[in-house]
Amino acid sequence: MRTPRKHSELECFTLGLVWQLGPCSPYDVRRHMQQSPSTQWSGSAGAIYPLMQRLQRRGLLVAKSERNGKRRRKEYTVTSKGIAALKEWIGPPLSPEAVTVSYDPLRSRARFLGVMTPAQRREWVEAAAAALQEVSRRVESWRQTYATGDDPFTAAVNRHGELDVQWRQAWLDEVQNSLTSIHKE
Amino acid sequence: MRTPRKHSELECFTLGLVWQLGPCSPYDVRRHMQQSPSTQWSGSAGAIYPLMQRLQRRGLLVAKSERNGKRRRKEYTVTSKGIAALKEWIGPPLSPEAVTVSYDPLRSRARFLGVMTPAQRREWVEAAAAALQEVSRRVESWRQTYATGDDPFTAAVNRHGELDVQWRQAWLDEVQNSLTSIHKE
DNA sequence: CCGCTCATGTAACTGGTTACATGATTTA
DNA sequence: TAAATCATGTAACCAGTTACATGAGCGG
Repeated sequence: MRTPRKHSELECFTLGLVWQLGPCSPYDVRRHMQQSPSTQWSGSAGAIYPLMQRLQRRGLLVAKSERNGKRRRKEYTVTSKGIAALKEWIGPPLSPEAVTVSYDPLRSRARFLGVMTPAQRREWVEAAAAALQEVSRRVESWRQTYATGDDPFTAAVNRHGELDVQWRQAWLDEVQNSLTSIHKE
Repeated sequence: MRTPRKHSELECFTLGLVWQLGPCSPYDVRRHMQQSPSTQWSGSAGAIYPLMQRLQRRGLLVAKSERNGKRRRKEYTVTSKGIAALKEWIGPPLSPEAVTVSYDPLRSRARFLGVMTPAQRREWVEAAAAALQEVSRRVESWRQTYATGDDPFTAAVNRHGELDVQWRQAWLDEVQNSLTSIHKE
């Protein structure tokens, strides 16, 4: 008896995107990922094209090649088996890798600020604050292109992005304060 | 002229850990990662042992094999070149992959809640809230084992974990409210 | 006509995962 | 003494990255 196949985070996320966008091409998926304010999904061709072929082989997607004039276009659609896989990924139950603190590259770096000189630490915090400003702008422009109102869950994701930036800014402020409190070195 | 070698996130994080823990073995690094409340770094043997050998070949770590009785122990130490690499990774300038919203597997899943029935959505939100409770407990026990006071940056990381869970709980509450507002389906 | 974007892919590489192997030491 | 943990690794696999190739359509 075959144990049910496991799919990667990227695979399941892609599955979800195809479901959400409706029939779409790997190119559409890639563009969507690249425009997102998250660097998590690079959307590189070498990742997405083979991935969607894999999902097709597993019966989670079906492809239909069209041809407007001489331009070919391959559209994938989620099958009912694909829907089931998507639901299983979302949970409940939540898979262990979903039960975690979120991954923040700024936190990873802040952990080792002790290796820097006090001046460098202050510079780093400033740079990090600027980076969050930049992210904030990206989230905002993303929110505008994908005008909420579509569905409440897209709105929830946008809201998550907003809150995420705000919270991390507040955290950075705390870090900055803890720096000045030891500023006599 | 060789362009300066790039290192992966895991490589740099490991470098930082070795710097922070002082001379230590791959086993120590693995244990540290596995006990962390984050699932980001699995700390699998097949990842860490070759990785630290790589860092040694690149001159960022030096190894010293000891032998207490019959038990062998290999200890790595960060070189000055390793310190430089660590500082470069931390920044500034922050590398592009650090300038991003944080990665939250709950957000990734919430995006596609539209595929579920209203009842399933409510179950999911409950499960997610429970998951965050679980994470909160893990963060707390982590905080206790790595008693802050060591350095302010460890404290900052612990604080980040605390805030992270709180913020996401607040976000989940919002999601839940947006569900009930459409509960007539 | 040149360059840009659209669009689909492949090839080579490599970092990380899972699983296994080995042996010493501690604990029930 | 059997099982669990400490401790070090290797081998096979595979997903994702970078870089390249190809060709259609479009704007200046």
